[in-house]
Amino acid sequence: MQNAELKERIEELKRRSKKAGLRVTKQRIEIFKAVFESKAHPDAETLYNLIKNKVPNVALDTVYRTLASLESLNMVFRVDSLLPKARFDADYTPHSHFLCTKCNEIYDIFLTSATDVKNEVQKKGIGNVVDVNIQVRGICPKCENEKKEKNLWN
Amino acid sequence: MQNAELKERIEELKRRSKKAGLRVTKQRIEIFKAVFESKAHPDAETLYNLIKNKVPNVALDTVYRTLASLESLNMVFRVDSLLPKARFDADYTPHSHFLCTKCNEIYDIFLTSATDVKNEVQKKGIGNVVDVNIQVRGICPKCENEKKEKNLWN
DNA sequence: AATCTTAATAAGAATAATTCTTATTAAGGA
DNA sequence: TCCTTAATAAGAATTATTCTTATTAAGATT
Repeated sequence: MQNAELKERIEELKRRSKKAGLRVTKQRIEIFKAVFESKAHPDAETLYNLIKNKVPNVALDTVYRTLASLESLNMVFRVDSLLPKARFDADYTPHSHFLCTKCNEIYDIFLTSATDVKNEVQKKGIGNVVDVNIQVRGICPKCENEKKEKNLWN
Repeated sequence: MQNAELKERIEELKRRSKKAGLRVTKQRIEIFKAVFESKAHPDAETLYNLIKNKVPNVALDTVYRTLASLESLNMVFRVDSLLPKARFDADYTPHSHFLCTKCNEIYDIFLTSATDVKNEVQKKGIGNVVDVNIQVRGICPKCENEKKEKNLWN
């Protein structure tokens, strides 16, 4: 059974929707699936294009509204990127992001030191922590290699 | 001498401008000063209002362009916030941010664990790190207290 | 100090991302 | 099956930011 996790997450989406008095529509399911299945932290427009064939007359506005409601249910998360378009993630396991400043790709990274950060903030009593967010900006190995290859010809 | 640091930073701005072939205009100086003097990580419009009296006919567009050029000189930095307006900072000492999700204020915080994060990413060879960015989201003490005071009357 | 080159500016138009308005549709409870 | 109302599609509107163009003014050269 390949998509056991997706199935379970959709069940969770249904439970949370019911609890919050939100309705489960075809649009919401398809948009959630598209976020879940993409590993590229897609933006709203990308999701819109991904689901167009499954939900023919869907409006881009619906994608935005749906992402907002999925966010309020903590089923999708907005990724800090400093890029003009907001990008989204359905992975609730605590993790950080590596942003390549060359290709704008966002990679998931898992850092044990993230826990140290949370602990330090809480210990120092800076505020009531809701979540800790770490992004690392740099050049990804893929772009680094392309740069090297190019240099061979220059 | 109260503003020795500001003075020195403006000298640095002039040196870097010359090196980069950029001109030092009254607008650039005033905008830099305003970012430097504000501890609130202001957005472009706030800066525009702050300098209006000193540079009467300044255009909002100039603020945006100037922030971009100061950014290219590494004299100001864009703060990740997930808020619609970009916010800026002139503090180059490595530090992180605490964002209050209630009042949207951004506080500077200094975390020793930030170094651990950088070390971990570098050791794992995830990519060529340019900078590490940590934000903590939560409720600041001020908003936490207001909440408590309100509850007394409910 | 006067001249010259061109980067930077002001003004306002344009663009891009996101949100709002409204009439219509369809969840899902009764 | 009916009914209430949340969610949708369509397109207009809004918000933040960037672009276009004629003008101004750094600052290098004389």
